[in-house]
Amino acid sequence: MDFVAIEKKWNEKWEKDNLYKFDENKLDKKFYLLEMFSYPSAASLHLGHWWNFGLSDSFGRFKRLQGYNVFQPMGFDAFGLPAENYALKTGIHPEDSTRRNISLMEKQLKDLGATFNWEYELITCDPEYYRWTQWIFVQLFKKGLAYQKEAPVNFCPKCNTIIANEQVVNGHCERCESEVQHKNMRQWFFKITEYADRLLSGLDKLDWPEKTKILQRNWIGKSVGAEVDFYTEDGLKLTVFTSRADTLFGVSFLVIAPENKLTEKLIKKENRKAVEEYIAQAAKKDEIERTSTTTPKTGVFTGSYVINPLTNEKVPVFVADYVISTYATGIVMGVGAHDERDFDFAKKYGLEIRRVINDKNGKEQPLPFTEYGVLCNSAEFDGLTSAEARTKIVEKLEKIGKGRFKTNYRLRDWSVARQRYWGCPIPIIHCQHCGAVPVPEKDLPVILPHISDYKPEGEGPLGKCDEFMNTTCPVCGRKARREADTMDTFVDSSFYMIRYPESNHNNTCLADKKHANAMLPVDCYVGGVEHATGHLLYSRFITKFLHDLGVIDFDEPAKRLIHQGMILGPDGRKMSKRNGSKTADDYVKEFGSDALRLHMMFSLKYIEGGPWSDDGIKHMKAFMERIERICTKWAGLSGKSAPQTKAEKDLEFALNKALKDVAENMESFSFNVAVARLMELVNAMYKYDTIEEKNIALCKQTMKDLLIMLAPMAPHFAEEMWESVGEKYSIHNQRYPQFDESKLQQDAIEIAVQVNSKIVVRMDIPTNATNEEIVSVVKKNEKVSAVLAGKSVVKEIVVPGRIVNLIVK
RNA sequence: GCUGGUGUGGCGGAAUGGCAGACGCACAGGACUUAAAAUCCUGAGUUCGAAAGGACGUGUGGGUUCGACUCCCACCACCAGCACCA
Repeated sequence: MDFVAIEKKWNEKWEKDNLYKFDENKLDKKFYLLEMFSYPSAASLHLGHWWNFGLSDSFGRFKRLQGYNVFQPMGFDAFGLPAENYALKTGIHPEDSTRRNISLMEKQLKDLGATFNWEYELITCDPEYYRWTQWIFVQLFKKGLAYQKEAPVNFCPKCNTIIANEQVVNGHCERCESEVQHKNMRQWFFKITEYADRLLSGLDKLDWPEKTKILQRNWIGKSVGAEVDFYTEDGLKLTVFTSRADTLFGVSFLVIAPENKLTEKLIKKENRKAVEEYIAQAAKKDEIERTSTTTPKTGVFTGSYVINPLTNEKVPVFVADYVISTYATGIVMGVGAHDERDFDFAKKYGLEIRRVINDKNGKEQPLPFTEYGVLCNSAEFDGLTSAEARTKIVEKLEKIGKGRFKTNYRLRDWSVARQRYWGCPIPIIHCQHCGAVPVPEKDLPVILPHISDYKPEGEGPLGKCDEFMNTTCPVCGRKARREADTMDTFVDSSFYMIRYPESNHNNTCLADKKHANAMLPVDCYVGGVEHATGHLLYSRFITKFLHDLGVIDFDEPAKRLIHQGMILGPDGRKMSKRNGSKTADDYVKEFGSDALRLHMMFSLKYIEGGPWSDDGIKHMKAFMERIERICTKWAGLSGKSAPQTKAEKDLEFALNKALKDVAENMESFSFNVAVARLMELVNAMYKYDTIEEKNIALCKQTMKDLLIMLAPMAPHFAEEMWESVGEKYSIHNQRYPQFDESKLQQDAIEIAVQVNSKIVVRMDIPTNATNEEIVSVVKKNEKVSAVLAGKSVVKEIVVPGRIVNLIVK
């Protein structure tokens, strides 16, 4: 069969017939399947795209066969740095290269033969799309959840922009790998921390991989504890956060971060020189050096002392760069007796350690976890568990106004401004009289101007375009300037799944509430695990926000989440141009897209991925040809059906087993097993084919069902065969057949016979035999009776259809 | 360091606590062919044995169980995430 030719033929016909059109009138059976959209790149589709889009499409096709009205939209995450960097290199405007890449990619995605609903296509750089990106910004701003503050930011000197914490990898820019600098700049943030608790609790009800939930939980990093106020002699308040208030009795020093605003006020005259030197040195260190667990902890005494509110003891205050200024209060209490870090620090600077224990080598160690809380010499707290002591201590502090219960999160607010051109403009107008004012909704979208000088110079390039920048204040009408920064592309992608169903509706709202509620959340979202603490967290946040606004009734974007594994180069490393000798296109030309798809499904686990190998791709072609031969032969059969035979029952069994298992394995994305089950069925068909007189009705039924099961995996080939065996177009509109439980019951089944759990013999036992009958038959077996000779059976264990185990003495 | 995950033939990988290695690749043998390819059939965990048959086998060591790849404990290796979060 000429696979390439039939693929072309059917792709054209399917497109002409709009075969996979989403039916807006059947929303009760809708199934929203979404594959994370991609960045429009200039390179042609690589194997990874096929792996992601092609295989999740097979899942969608399977759901279609099950009778679902599958909604599988496709679009492009079109703003972002690559287009801009490419533009700086080549002089081609980002808009032009992006548009060109999109049309190239659309064509190739169509060649996949996937069932995408192109009429709902979204492109994030279209004004009609980013109108809503801006609308969301304005709503966040109005609720106080989008705000500006001077903050230390990660600045990439090469990309010339601020980047999010999530985009910093080991202190380096995720994209260009240059070392990230830390600057204080006035920045736009989204207050995602406001939703920290709900982002955490919402995870429980989601059908998401446990791994991803853990990643998000750790990222949010909830820590329940208390704040405790320590005062200096001068009356300066230093508030610390601790999750172990029960160790307050053991505090022997306080440590403050160098960047903390209060630090300066703590430095005494005679300590000034040493402290300033220390701070200057700390400022030079990069993030890795400061936050590595292996870096020895250093600090310097400020000269100030504070009073422990519980014991009234006087303890010294140190500055140390291991304290993170942005977490909690940026001040930590040191308890040498309890914490290994504090223990080392106390040793180093000769500070008090209340109590130590000796480990098995006689070395001094801080107290183990279980002995927390034992240090107080106060009858009031004696005998309590550490948890009880914690509560009681904080309650006492609350009474005297020097402490309170407090929960902190590791999660920081989302830094969303970028000093780059190719992004969604921030819809804010800065007025000297009115401050930062949101652009009125009727004036959205704020169109990104088509400018030629988009070179980044540390400030938004839009700032150089007066036509864009100069405007009037919507509140007072005086002259004002627009915000020059654009938004992080993760803002664009944080709500696209909500926008898709509306994208071809001419509505004037982000989402028609009734329609959105019927279409969403996404039933199955497929994408890489690398987005666990980025996109997947942001989109949950924005969904919750839109829910609170009343735009939608659901508050999670996707019910079920599947991560594909990554497909690696043959050397086991990340796929690159260097190690991928052939492109997807080469394989399609040589073997056809169905063979490529089948090979990908069969040769690796979808959830785990692994190194790409093309060994066996030609056998997928052979597998299809094997199906073609048997189907062509069986389609031509005619005459009388043969009577019931064992062989016929075997074939019926094989068919129904396949129907059952293929469905189960497709549902769980175990594509490799699903294909294996089909191969078993084909093997069974060949076995049955050796019989002279066949049950023709059964042959034809088996053949048809086989092709339907194959349709999601090899859509073009299955359609071609469907036609050639004389069935009506299209196979993709058929229903996945139900399996017949009764056909899975065999008359006799082979069981293993064990004596003392050791297999002695295997024998066929009638399925309907009782346990007693089975045991009696088994005991009569020659080999079994030989082993049993002279011994008495003390116990008989019968697992029907599986095993008989005779325990003897 | 902490938190997860993974560990099964030469390879990709199967296996609701019940016959480990399904299905396939690579390999070997056979049929067809002048021959090759394709196709069809057969074999194959390792090891001892001519064979019948035996022993050992799911990272290592224990445990629970009539029975463990599967459950529990400890350890080892690799991978990923977080990386002084008080």
